[in-house]
Amino acid sequence: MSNISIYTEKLRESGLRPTRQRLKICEVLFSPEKTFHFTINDLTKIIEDKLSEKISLATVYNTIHAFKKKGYLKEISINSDKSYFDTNVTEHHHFFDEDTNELIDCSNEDIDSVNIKKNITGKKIKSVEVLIKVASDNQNQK
Amino acid sequence: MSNISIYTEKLRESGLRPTRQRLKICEVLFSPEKTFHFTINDLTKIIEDKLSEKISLATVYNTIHAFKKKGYLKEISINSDKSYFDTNVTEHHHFFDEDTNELIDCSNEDIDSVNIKKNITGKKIKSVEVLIKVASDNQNQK
DNA sequence: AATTACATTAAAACTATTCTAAACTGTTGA
DNA sequence: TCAACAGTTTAGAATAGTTTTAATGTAATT
Repeated sequence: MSNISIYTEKLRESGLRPTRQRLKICEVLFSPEKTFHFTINDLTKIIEDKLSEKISLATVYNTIHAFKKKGYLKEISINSDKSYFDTNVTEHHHFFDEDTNELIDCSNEDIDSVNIKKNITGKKIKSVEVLIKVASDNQNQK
Repeated sequence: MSNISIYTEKLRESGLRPTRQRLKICEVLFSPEKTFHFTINDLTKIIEDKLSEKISLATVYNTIHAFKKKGYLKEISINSDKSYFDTNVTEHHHFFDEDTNELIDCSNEDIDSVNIKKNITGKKIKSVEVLIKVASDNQNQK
């Protein structure tokens, strides 16, 4: 709750004005002790339901993009119907549960570092991430 | 060109009627000696430009989904604004060039098998794929 | 307090994709 | 061979997620 001054500082440092809307979004995203995944729709719902706050959808999009650009959020691609974001911005891996469409973090310790023998000339590796798709055993193929 | 009878057979085997449209799409997708990546838009353009054929967009979508369901195509998620498909349906990895938005195949031989120490109870691993993002050295962060 | 640049907003626009319902076509079997 | 049926194609409408627009509001600076 009293994180507000921290967020205000954080925003100002990165050249973003600490508006009421941005501070609210910071609270939702960065107050929980655990990192989590969300869609814009999820976030909008949380803001409306839990905070009974009304933030315009466009503002939510603007803010999320601004935060992503500043490196406070990461975008994850698992399927293409909508964008997923992650408050865990460290390089890490994911399990994707095909039964429930749930995304589960997988820390770097849970996977031995990936050894890549090929490289693209003139290009530098920016990130290496593993996506492990899982489903229950008695599953007919999708 | 005379692959048509092969495609006809392939389609029939999987319970899909070998229509003129589907055979054309098979030709575009499965005749090239190399596998490749494409979007629905790419495919539509190829059909219109190179084959000067007019196939309804809905049919292209229907067909691609049918082919995916039958395992003739694979969907890849790199970004969420559109769907990418791959004619290489084997489990394999990708380089993604952030400068050009290009997707480059990375065979299993180019990456040592990934060792996963964690597992999700009651779930079985269906696939393990690595996405390596690359960009030119002198790149300011996106 | 006035100014200015940055933010928010509702609504319109846009893009990728799916749905609809009518017309069409491959297949089957008489 | 042809009728009948089920599967397929089609244009256009509908939908969903996201971006743009342009007007209004607000934080920071003077």
